Amino acid sequence: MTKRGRVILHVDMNSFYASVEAAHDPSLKGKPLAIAGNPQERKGIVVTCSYEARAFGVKTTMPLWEAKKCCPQLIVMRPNFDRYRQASKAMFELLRSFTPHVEPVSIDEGYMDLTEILGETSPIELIQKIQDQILRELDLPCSIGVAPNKFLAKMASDMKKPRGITILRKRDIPAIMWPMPAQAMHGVGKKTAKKLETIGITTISELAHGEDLQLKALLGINGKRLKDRANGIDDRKVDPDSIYDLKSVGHSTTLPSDVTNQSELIGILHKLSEKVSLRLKAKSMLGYGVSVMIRFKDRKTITRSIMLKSPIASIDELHSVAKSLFLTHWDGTPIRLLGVTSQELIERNQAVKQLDLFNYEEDAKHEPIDRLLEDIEKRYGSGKLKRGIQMNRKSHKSSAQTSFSKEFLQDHE
DNA sequence: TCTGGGGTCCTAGGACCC
DNA sequence: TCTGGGGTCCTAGGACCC
Repeated sequence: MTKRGRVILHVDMNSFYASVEAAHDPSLKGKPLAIAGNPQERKGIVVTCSYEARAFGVKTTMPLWEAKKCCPQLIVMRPNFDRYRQASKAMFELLRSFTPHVEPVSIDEGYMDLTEILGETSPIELIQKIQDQILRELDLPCSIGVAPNKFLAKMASDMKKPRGITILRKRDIPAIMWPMPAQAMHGVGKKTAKKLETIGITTISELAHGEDLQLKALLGINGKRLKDRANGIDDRKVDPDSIYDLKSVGHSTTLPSDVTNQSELIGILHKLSEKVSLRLKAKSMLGYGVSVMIRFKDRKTITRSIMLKSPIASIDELHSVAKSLFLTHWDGTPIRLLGVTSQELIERNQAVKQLDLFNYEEDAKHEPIDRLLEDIEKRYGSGKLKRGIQMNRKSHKSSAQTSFSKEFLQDHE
């Protein structure tokens, strides 16, 4: 008897934010609903919309004014992220009641590996049960893809929306997946599709039969990977622990209008640093890397980052580094968006162990914050940077006595 | 009347070391 | 009397996804 391959599910919630709102307020059901930011704050784009709204041509990332042009009766709501996180948690708990082999990939989708719990039985009844239970208990619709690996399961869940169940077997690939445009593949976006076109590849079939060397020259190692996927090859495991190795934590904000005032910008960096710090601390993590994102008036965006000798997580440290990076690279022109990200993360207890390996005496001589500012100084040399660093030192010291936000405002007038 | 915010992974070039 | 080659670290940016 031949052993059956894996049975992998991709569970994809349908228009998740909109569905959560409709579950919370059933009077919204059946109506064209969009979740969007505030246009007054230049955040007026559609984040998610109901299928009723999609029928009018409303799409994700569409500016709100355009969405209303498509659908004048569109109901618009601001996002309630806490509500979505709560619904997401309930959804994954429900999935885990079937098997521990559940890997969340985002707030509204995840993979399951049913191979073990199924044995030789057919998956369809169980899958139907999962879908029904999510709908009955949480009042939320989802589409489920079933396949021998993650990639095919993901492709399958996309094929019937909303509320579909799609089984994609290896032998179905030529008839079902190959005729699709290359860009329909998860992992092939606009740019890659355009590149593929230059070597005459427009369908998944053509990608599946592409020339190895040509694909490598065009896309690097991604070329081989995409060709494998097009042939239905994907060995990635379903990893329930993947959510625990977080790589970065960041916050960014588009400003209601462009800002040129330095103290105001530094105040915004402080707020962002505070959010990042709170989340790092909630996860008991520290970061070696800090990066600042700056989007200018013309939407040109740059990032500037630095690696520190010791990891940090406090507001003051994050803010100091972010401020130094910012002041070093900002040319004084109007700014549309600012972001602060902590990366190269490490767990707090691990960080303590690492510190023990270094010379303790030497470390104790310096305040951590002074040391990391020295890092920046060394990296960029003196010159125009010097001013930023000295301002940092000053604001750091004074922040010990009075409120930090008042201090930097004074320091940077 | 334009175009959010949260991430991951990959590439490329320079510095530096052996 | 002319400049190897591999490896690693760091930084910046791009592509993609939800």
